[in-house]
Amino acid sequence: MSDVAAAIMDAAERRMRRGGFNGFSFREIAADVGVKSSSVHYHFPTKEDLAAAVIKRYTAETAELIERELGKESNPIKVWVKAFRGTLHSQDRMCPCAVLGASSQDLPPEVAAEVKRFFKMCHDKLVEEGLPPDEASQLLSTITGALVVANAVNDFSVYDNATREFTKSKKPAPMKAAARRLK
Amino acid sequence: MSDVAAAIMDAAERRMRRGGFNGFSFREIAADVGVKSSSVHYHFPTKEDLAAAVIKRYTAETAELIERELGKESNPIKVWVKAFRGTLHSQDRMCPCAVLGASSQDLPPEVAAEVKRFFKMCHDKLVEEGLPPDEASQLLSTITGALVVANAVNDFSVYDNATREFTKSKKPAPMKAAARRLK
DNA sequence: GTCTATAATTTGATAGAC
DNA sequence: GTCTATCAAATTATAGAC
Repeated sequence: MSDVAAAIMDAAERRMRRGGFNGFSFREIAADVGVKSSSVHYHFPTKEDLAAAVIKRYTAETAELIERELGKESNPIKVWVKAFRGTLHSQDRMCPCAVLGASSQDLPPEVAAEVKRFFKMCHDKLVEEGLPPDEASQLLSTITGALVVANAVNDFSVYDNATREFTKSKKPAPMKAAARRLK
Repeated sequence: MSDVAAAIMDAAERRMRRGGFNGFSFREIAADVGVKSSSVHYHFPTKEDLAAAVIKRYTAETAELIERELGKESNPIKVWVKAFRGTLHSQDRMCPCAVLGASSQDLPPEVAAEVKRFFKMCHDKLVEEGLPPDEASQLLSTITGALVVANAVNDFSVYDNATREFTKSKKPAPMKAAARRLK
């Protein structure tokens, strides 16, 4: 992938994190990158293509981040809480899948499919780490919702308050996950 | 408020639940109601006015619903889980504040303020019902996120799975709340 | 690969008749 | 209160020169 294409995806991701699919335009992206909107269309023919590519990349990056952190911290719950917390470092760093997922019924098919894949990947990995399916759904919902509520009230400490119970490490890391990482 | 104004708000709310603030237009609302877009502007001068009025009404209706249900079910946690679940009865019934809250940084000021008020109202009531502040944040985050995730994967059973632990009634209703309702 | 130019449509909003 | 008519701007997308 060319540097320009990557820069376009970076700019699109930044704006999608704030306003979702309808929260950015080709002209804005072009201005961010320093090209013309027709050049953006050259790399990504339609808006649907661009948004889907951004979410696909985000999903892969998230999966890699999780794998990396699992090497340092044995409790998978803490890893996920911290990973989602990382999306809140600045005001325009919402998880793009939380933003798009909230209006999923209104998204172009390819984009909705990528967002769906993101959440399925998260749930699959949590189960793989040893969490029962319902517990995985609960954790995923809590950290996603904590992002939304914290964003809405513009107070990011809400995220920490909402997830505090998970990070108390009242329970050890599930056996299965620990065993898997030790090979 | 006139019948037309109410019908406009109904149509706007229905579309906002799907696509958020940028997910509807004055012309669409007008067509839904059976008037012209200039008539919509007569009742709500700007789009910001309309969206803010919709959220303000939604917040009041939610507060009333909660109060009503607390008279039937003594466990406030179950009441809130059920109330948010009710927004998922059909595909275009997301909680509008979950949708707008996810892109709160990109909303007109008045709309963002109303969404903020909604979540503060929820948290305030939960604390009033006897939940510790952190637990209130956790519950609110979980049910909000469960809506988002269920919407994104287009499988509403995710909501029930994610909130199951809350509805097990492993703990009795907080004393304070029970006492309050008994006057 | 990037540009200029433009098509075709939609948007929020206003003026003024009735 | 609702309408017709319209404006000014923005939108996604394409054609074709370089």
